[in-house]
Amino acid sequence: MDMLTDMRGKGSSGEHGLQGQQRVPCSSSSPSEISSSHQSRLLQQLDQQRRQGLFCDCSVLVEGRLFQAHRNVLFASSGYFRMLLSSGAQGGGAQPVGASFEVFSPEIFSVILDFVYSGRLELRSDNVIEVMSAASYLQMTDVIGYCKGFIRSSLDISAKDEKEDEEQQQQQRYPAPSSGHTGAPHASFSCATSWRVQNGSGAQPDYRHQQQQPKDQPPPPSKHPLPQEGMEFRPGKPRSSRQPLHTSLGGLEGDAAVLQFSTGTEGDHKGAPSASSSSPSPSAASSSSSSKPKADKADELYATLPTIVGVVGLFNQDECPSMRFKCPFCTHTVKRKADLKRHLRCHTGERPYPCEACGKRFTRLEHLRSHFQTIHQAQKLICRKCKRHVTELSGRVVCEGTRRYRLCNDCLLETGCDTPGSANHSAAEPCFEDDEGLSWPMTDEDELAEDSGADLIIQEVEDSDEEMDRKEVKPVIG
DNA sequence: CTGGGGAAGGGGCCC
DNA sequence: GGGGCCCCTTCCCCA
Repeated sequence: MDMLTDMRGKGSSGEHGLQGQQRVPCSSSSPSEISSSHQSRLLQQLDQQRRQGLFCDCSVLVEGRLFQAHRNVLFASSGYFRMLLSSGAQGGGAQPVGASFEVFSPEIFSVILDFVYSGRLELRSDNVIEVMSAASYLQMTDVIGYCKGFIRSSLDISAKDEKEDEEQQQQQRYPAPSSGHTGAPHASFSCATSWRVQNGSGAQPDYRHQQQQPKDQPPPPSKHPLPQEGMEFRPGKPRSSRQPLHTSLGGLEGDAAVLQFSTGTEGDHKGAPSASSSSPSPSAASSSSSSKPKADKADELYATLPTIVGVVGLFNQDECPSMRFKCPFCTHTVKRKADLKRHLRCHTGERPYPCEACGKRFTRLEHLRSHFQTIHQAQKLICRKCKRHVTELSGRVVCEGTRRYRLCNDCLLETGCDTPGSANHSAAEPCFEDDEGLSWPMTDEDELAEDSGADLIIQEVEDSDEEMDRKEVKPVIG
């Protein structure tokens, strides 16, 4: 219903074809009920008109399949169409307009169009990724939010199932007293279950609270820790320059290029944008699409993504169109698939590189290496206290927990730590000598790294939910 | 409360 | 495509 509100707010000309509809004063119902039922009826009317092809003034071509729709409705529900139709409206906009997509399949667009006209989103495990990708492309934040909620719920329930399995196994081994909490059965659904997300008040889950974004604004460009709970949420600054510039239109005035995208299933134009402008065609690069519902690993996600292609359409003659890979979860685009894979980790929360010394985990090997060298190896030849440059002779490495840093001899004397390794940890703490003859306090974490001494051991581990729970993570900051 | 510095995280790009 | 380097931004801690 926001859409209708939006349409009113935009002062749209509103050729809805609702002939005979009149405002009828009704004293028996509350204003909100009237409004709700009116909006519902209006939406039904529009949907009916769309299905009958009545008053449709916009054609959308998706991989050869034609969809009829109303310009006003598309304008009100999609940032993409808003941008597209705004530019068209300036030139008059009386004649029918059209848009062509090959970024997503007709089936996916049909799901989205049904949502636009009915408020019901048919999400399934086998289409959620593609729907989200398409919604991201079309800048429909509501749909993205629903998809995220769907994925999150899938993972929550999977995690709960796993946890329950574990608990059951533990109970079999260590039967709990019957007085304890029995654990209320939770609603569970299979990943193959089809979801219907009601856009509005209803019994279905509403995930809009997870994606509260002002209308008419693109989704935040970064850091949506999608599927996993407990990841830190760091909204990035909006970067309008990273918004994909979509162009595509027939019947629209202007010099915009027509871009076509492929889902990768059709080899003819696989990933290669065909532009009506004289822009060169970048080499095709795309992966095949086969959606999987559980996308908690960057690799998995990456492998299951629909072809993430996009072309940043450039109208500036000085610049050449460049092939970009678009993240399905945000507006970020990258030049290389490998970079996209790396980027996806910031959405999945996957941290495959744990530090052997402190257990902290990192998304990238280089970050782990940098962390280890800085924190645990005290590689910086700088006195931490006075910031002066120190050498092996003029300074010593001291340790504080698993942290190590250097102090110059003067600062060592000031702090009363004239022997390396004795600073800031009590004599009662067990220590061990490393290869450099430095004493380390022995902790559980250090025991893990004892075999390796101070050497960095790169260990790629499974980033399971269990481990995510074990490690210290910061709560999601909505 | 504020500013500075260190650590972490992410992007671009080269090898 | 992976590894790595560089750069920049953000976060966090501390004085």
